[in-house]
Amino acid sequence: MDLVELTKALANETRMDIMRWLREPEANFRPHKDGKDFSDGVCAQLIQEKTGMSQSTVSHYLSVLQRADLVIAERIGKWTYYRRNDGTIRSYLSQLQLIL
Amino acid sequence: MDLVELTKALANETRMDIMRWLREPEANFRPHKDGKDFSDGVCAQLIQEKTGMSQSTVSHYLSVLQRADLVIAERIGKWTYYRRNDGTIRSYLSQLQLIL
DNA sequence: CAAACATATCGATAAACTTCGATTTATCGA
DNA sequence: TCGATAAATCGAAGTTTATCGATATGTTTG
Repeated sequence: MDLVELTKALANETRMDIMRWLREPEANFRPHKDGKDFSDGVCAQLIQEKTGMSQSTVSHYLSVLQRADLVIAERIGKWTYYRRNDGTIRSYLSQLQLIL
Repeated sequence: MDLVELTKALANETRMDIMRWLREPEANFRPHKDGKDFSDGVCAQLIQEKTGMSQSTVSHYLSVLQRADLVIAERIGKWTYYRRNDGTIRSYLSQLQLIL
């Protein structure tokens, strides 16, 4: 994914928020209902709840971030957990520094 | 201008190109017709010529970058010269690093 | 002042994005 | 297997962005 596409994925208040929140799940989300920790990420429901937007919108936003490879999605049982993809993020930031 | 607005200003292939080109005007643009150097920036015409897009589109893009404070525009005679605004760019990059 | 030139603005159309509710798909538990 | 739950996909509306050609504004020069 190229620089501009990644930038487009981040060019939205809610998606930027999600990326920020995922830096520190413990600080930004309530615990999972089943008590599971955040080692695999944060489930879509918690993220949706925090945004206050509709389930379908947030699911769509998460898919945008995932297509951009900015987050990694992992389905476990009926939940899908999302976490940051630090590799992509680092390479995005360094590419951006090269041209900006 | 906040992080997301700046990101939107950059979320376009041509505008990103312009920001990149302006890093090194000597390497990316032919000389000004009147022989003027690039110390005040690059005139709109040279930028338009390089993009290959219409005059109105490029003028509009430059105004987007200017509104975002990513470039500084200076009118001298009938020409408008554009150059990068390093202050905004640096602060944008460091904000982005804080949240990404 | 008029013509020529550089840039900005206007008006329009097409494409993309935002956002929702409804539906579908997948999985779990009784 | 059926009902509940989580997430994804679909279809649609309203908004924003991309892009152009035409026109307007400002500046220089004959």
